[in-house]
Amino acid sequence: MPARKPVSPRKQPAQGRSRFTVRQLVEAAARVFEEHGYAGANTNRIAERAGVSIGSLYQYFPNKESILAVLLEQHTQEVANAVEAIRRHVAEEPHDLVGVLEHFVEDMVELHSKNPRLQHVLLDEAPRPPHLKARLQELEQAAVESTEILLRANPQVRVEDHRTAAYLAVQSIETLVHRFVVEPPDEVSRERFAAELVEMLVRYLRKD
Amino acid sequence: MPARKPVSPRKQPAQGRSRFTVRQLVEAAARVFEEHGYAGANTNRIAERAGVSIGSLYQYFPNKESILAVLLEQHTQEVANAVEAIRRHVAEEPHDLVGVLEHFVEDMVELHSKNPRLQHVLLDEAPRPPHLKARLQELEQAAVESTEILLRANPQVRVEDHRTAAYLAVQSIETLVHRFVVEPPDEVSRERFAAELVEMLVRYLRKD
Amino acid sequence: MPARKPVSPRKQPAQGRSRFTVRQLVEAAARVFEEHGYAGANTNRIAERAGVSIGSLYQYFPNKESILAVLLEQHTQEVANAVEAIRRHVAEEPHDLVGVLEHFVEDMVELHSKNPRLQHVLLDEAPRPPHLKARLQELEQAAVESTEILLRANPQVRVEDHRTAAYLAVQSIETLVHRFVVEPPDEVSRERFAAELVEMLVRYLRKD
Amino acid sequence: MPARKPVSPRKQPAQGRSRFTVRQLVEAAARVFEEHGYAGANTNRIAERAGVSIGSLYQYFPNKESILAVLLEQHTQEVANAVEAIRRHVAEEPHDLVGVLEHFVEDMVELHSKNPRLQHVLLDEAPRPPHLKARLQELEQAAVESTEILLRANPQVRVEDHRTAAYLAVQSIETLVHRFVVEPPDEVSRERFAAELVEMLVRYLRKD
DNA sequence: TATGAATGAGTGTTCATTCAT
DNA sequence: TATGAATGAACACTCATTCAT
Repeated sequence: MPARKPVSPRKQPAQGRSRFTVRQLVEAAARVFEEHGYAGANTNRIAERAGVSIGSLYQYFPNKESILAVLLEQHTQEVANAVEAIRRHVAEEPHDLVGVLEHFVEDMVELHSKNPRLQHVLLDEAPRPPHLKARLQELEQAAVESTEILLRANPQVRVEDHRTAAYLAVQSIETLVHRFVVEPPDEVSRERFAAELVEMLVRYLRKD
Repeated sequence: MPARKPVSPRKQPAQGRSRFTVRQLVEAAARVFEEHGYAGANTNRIAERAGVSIGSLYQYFPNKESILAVLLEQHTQEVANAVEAIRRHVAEEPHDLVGVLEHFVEDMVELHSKNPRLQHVLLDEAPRPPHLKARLQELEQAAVESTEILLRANPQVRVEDHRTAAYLAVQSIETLVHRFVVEPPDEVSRERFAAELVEMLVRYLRKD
Repeated sequence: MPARKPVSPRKQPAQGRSRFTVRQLVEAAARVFEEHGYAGANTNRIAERAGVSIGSLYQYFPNKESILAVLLEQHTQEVANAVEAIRRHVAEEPHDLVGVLEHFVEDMVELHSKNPRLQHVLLDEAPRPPHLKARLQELEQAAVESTEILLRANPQVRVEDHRTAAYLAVQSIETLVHRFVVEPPDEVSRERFAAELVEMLVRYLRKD
Repeated sequence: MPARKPVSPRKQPAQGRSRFTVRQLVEAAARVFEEHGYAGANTNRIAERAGVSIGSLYQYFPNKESILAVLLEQHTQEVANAVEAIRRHVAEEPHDLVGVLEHFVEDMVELHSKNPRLQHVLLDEAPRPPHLKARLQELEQAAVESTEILLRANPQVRVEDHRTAAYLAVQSIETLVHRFVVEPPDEVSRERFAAELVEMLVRYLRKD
C-alpha cells in the first residue's frame, strides 16, 4: 500500500499575513473548482487566481487534494451546524414535528443554495478523502437519530419502523434539495419546492 | 469556441474479430472507470485491461470521452426503456396509481443496482457530453409527464398542482434510489426500501 | 473552423535564469531543425539539446510551431532590416541604380549565408504561420515598391513596365541568392555570383 | 549506420489489375500530398483515397517515402524531357539564342504550371531521397552544359565566363518560374512574365 | 518566507507498418 | 492477392511538485 496522502494543511498559519494568504488560496480554489470542475482545476491556476506564487501554495497545502479538503471541511461544518440545530430543536420541542421538518428543509435549501456548482464538484465529482466521507456519514447518521427521536416522541406518527422512516426522510431532504439546487426545474419556485417537500414528509410520517 | 470533441464511435467494426475487440474495450472501460474513477482512468489502462493495444482503442474511439459516452449511452438506453415501460403502464392502466409507482421504483432499483460505482462515475464524476445530458433531461421530463397523466386520471389524488407533485415524485424515485444503491444503509433491505419509498409517495399523493 | 493554434511565446521570462533558458531553447531548436528537418524535429529532442526539461520548453512555448515561429520571426526581422536599408538608400540616392542593386544583393547574400539549411526548413519545409507568411509578402512588396521608385527616378532605365521589372528584379535577387546559398555550385565564388547577378540586372534594366 | 530505406517500388506489377491499383495509389498520393502537405499526408489516407486497402498499398510500396519517390520520379522525368529537348534544340540550331531561351522558359512554365502545390511538396517540403536529389542536380548540370554550348556557339554573346553565365541563366529560369507559379503575383500574366524573363536573359547574355 | 523557474512522470493520440484471414 | 484489424513506438503536451534564489 502506498503512503497515504496527507490531507490536512501543512502548518498552522500563525501570523496575519499567512492567514490572509491561506484565505486567498482557499477562496481562489473555490472559484477555480467552480468554474473548471475537478478535472479542469489545477494548482497553478489556483495560485495565480489567488495572486500568490505556486511555491506559496505548497507552503500551506501539501497537495491538491488538501485544498479541496479544506473546502469540503467548510461545507461539512455547515452541515454539522444544521444537524446540530436540528438536534437542539428536537431536544427542546420534541413534539414539533412539522416545525422541525420545516426547519431542516429550510436550512438545507439555504446551505445548498450558496454554491451549487462548487458543492457538486466537492461532493460528486471529486474523490472525497475517506475521513471526510466518514464524517459526512456520521452527520447523516446523527440527523437520522435526531429524526428518530422526533418520531418516537410524537404520538401522531403513523410509521412503525422509525429507523427506516427517519432514514428515508433525511435522505429525501438531502438528495432532493441537492438535486433541486443543482438542476433547478423551470416552473417550481424555491418556496413551493420546500413547502411541497415538507408536505410530502409530513403526510408520510403522520396520521391524518 | 474550440472545435467540439467528437463523441461518437469512429467506425463500425465490420468483421467479427473487431466487434469482439470493441466489446472488450467497452467492458474494460467500464471496469477501469469503476475502479479508478473518472480522473484515475486512462486510455492506456483501458486498452491494457482489454488485452488490446492502445492503437486498437483509437481505431474505434476518437478519444477518451467517447468511450465514456458509449457507456453512458447504454445507461441512458436502459433509463429510456424504464420510462417507456412506465408510459405504457400509465396508458394501459391509468387508474393503477400504486401499481405504476411500484413498477417504477422496482425498475429503477433494478437498473441502478447493476453497477452503482460505474453509474456514479458516469452520472456524477464525469463531465457529461451535452447531447447525453439533454437526452437524460428529456427522459426525466417524459417520466414527469407520464406521472402527471397518472395523477390527473386518478380521482383519489389529493394534490392539486399535478406538475409539481409529479416532479417531486420522479425526483424522489430517481435520487433516493441512486443514493440507496451507491451508499446502502446498514439496516434497510432493498425490499423494505422500495416498499417504504412507494408508501411515502402514495401517502403524499393520495387521499386517505 | 478549429481554434487557431497560438504562435506567440507563452510568457515573458522575468529572471535572468529563464531568459537564459529561452535562449538555450531557441538556439537548440535552430540546431535541431537544421539537422533533422521540420518533420524530424520534435520537442523532446529540442529540450534535450537545450539541456532543459520538456516541461521548461512548454513554459515558454505553447507548442512546437511557436518555436519555429520565433526563429522565423528572427529571419523576418533581418529581411525587414535589409528592405528598410534599401528603402533608405533609394530615398537618399535615387539615382544610384547600380549602387542600390549591389547593396541589396550584398545584404541578401549576407543574410542567407548564415544558416542556409535552417532557412530552407523555415521557409520551404515547414508550414508557415499565416501572419508571418503575410509579413514576408509585405516585405517583398515593399522591396518591389522601393525598386519601382528607383526605376522611375532613373532616366537611363530602359524598361517601360516598372512594376513588372521591379518584381522580376526583386524575385531574382531573392530566389537566386537563396538557391545559391542552399546549393552552392562548385566553381562559382560568392563574389563572382554577386557581381554577375548585379550585372544581369543592370543590363536588363538600363540603357547601354 | 541504419539500413537504408528502399525507395523503389516493391515489385513490378505485371498484370493489368495490379497496374491499375498502383496507378490509383499514385494518383491518390498526388492528391493527398497536394491537399495536406507532406506532414499532413499519411498512408492510410492515401489508401483510402485510392479506394484500396492499406495492405494493398504495402504490397506495392515498401514505405511512405517510396510513394513520394514515384511522384518525384515522374516530375524528374518531365524535367529530363525538357532538358533533352533543349539539348537537341541547341544541337540543331546552335545560333538560335533567343529561340532556345524562349523554348526553355516555355517548357518550364508549362511543366511547373501543372501541379504547383504538389511540386512544392515534392521539391521543397519533403526530404528528397538522395538518388533523386542527385538526379535533379545532374539534369541541372546538363541544362547548364547545353546553355554553355549555346553561348560558346554564338558570336553576339558578350559574357566571357560562359560557365557562370550559363549557371545563372538556368537557375534564373528554374527558380523564377517555380516561384512565379507557386506564388503568382497579382498583376503579371504568365505571358508577360515569360517574355520579360527571356528579355532579361537575352539582354544579359547578348551584345546590343 | 515568498518566488517562480524547473522538473519529469504521465497521458492522449497518431500513424507507419505487419500479418492473420 | 486483397483485406483491414491490430500493433506499438513515437510524439505533443500537462500539471503536481520541488527547490535554488
